[in-house]
Amino acid sequence: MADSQVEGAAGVRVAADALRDSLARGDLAPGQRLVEGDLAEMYGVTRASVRAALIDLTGEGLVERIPNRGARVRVVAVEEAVAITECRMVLEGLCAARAARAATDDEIASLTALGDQLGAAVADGEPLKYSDLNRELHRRIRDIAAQPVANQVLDRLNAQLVRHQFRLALRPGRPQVSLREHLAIIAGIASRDPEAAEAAARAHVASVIEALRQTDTA
Amino acid sequence: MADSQVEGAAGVRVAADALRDSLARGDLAPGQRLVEGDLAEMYGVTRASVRAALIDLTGEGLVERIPNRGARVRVVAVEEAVAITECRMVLEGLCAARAARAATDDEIASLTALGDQLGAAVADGEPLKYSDLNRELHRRIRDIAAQPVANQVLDRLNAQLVRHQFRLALRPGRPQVSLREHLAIIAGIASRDPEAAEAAARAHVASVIEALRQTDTA
DNA sequence: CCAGCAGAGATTGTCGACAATATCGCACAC
DNA sequence: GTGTGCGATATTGTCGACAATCTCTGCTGG
Repeated sequence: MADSQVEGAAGVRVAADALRDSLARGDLAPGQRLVEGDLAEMYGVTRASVRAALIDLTGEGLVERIPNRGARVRVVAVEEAVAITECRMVLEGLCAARAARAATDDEIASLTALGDQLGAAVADGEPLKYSDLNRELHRRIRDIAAQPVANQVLDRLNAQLVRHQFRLALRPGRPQVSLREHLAIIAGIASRDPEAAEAAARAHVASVIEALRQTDTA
Repeated sequence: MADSQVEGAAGVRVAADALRDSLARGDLAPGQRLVEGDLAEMYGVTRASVRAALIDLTGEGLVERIPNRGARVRVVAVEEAVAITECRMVLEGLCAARAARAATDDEIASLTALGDQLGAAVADGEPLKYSDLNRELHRRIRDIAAQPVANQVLDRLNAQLVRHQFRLALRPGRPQVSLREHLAIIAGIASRDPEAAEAAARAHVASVIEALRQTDTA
């Protein structure tokens, strides 16, 4: 979505990318005020550029803008994170089903290999590597599904969850549960069974919702 | 999403609302160029306001903006309309399932009454009234589902489909098919059967996809 | 006759300054 | 001591002008 190759300054792009990065990395605390003037000086662009970038990010649901009162980092309550993940559930289900229909032999082989790597990462107790492979798997499935609209919506939704995903990643025992679910999704796609793939994907995200709810009290 | 109560001028709001209206009513042809200066003069606001509004609408997927080359009304090909509707399918399914869980007796009675009205509209051959009731039904279900994220995403997706929905509404024989599907959704919710409601909602939107594909050649 | 190039016009991107609005602290009245 | 109104400050919204970029037209050369 965000074009990458930039040669000229393109103030608004600089500001938007910098902000997006800061948000994705969690450098900015949720609820923190985003003062146009400060950001402009910080990133070396004009206020107009920062302004445009903020409007842009507001559209992506990353920042909240109140008229005449400025912008702040949008804070997503656990409750809303659950709602977002519910939507992810059905959309990832859609992608899994489509992937089961569209996958080539090569792609299935690649997914299966990825599943093996996932298993190895869990066995070796490498949660960080597992997390990376996890993302890779989801991305791969969505690529195979070739559903640009669903992909775009999922990107938007995921971007709003960075903070919660972070908290989720370090829950002990989670990888073991997650692994089984992931393998089920891969199996569904590999056997070209759209309904099984969709059901597995939904079951997986449903378990994420359950875990999310538990972080509420934890 | 768009705040409604406005008293002052608030240039950007004026511009954004005016543009949104024009797009929703189909006054602007798809692909038409949107020149900032012209729009500014047309709506009596400054170019900066128009600019902000255009960035806003770009985020909503209504306008396409190419750096240094300006904005134009986004044209959604039938192919993309199908992709959008696929996403609608699973999201409306989610809402229907949630509605089946959450509906109160009063809400079910209200839905049933709406179903009767729909049947009457078809029997009387009033496609316009049917279309209105149709929208009302979908809105009502989403209200009951109380899933703000899904609602927001659906609003965005629907806004991108105005042109295609228009073409779809006047297909002869469509109301008869559509009515049965709608009644099935209502029945699923009324019997508080989430799976039936979801299946019915998905079947309904799936038939919309089918109809959409046929307009491609028609 | 067609390809390539240069210039003019149009349009977007950027900038700095000004106006409008909200927030906060303080004095004052009760 | 508490609540209310006023003024100072900070921040956003708006404006007009300038710079950068793109598009289109017409000309030149092969």
